[in-house]
Amino acid sequence: MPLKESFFNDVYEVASKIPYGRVTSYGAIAEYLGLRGSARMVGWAMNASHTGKNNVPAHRVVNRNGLLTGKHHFGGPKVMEQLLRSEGIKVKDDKVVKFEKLFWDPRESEQ
DNA sequence: AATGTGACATACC
DNA sequence: TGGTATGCCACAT
Repeated sequence: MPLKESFFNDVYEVASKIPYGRVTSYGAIAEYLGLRGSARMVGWAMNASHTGKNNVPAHRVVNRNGLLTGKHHFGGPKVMEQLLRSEGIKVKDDKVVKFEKLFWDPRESEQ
C-alpha cells in the first residue's frame, strides 16, 4: 500500500474535482479533509500547487466571501478573474457573482 | 525538536 | 469599516 500522500495531494484531488463553472471555498475543502477550521492549509496547498505537477484549478477556490483573495498568486491580479469569466463565472469587484449559487461542496462528489 | 510560515475564518475593538 | 488578534494545522528549514 502506498504511503500516506501529503495532504496537499488530497487538496489537489478535491480541487480538481470542482465542476466546470463552479467554485468552492478554502474552508469547505478544509472541512471536507477534516481540517475544518484550518482553511489556511488549503490556501497553502494552493500556493504549493504552482510548483510540481498538478492540474489544480485554483482559480475556482475562493475565500468564504467569494473574494478572489489569491488572485495575485496566479501570476497576475487579472488572471484569476479572467479564468473564472472564461468559465461563465461572473466576477465583480474581485468577488464571485452569485457565489452562493455557484458554490460547490466537495461532498457533492461523493453522493 | 523547535520555529516560522501561510491564497483562511472568526472574533473583537 | 477596517485593522488587530487568535486559532487552526501541515509543511519547510
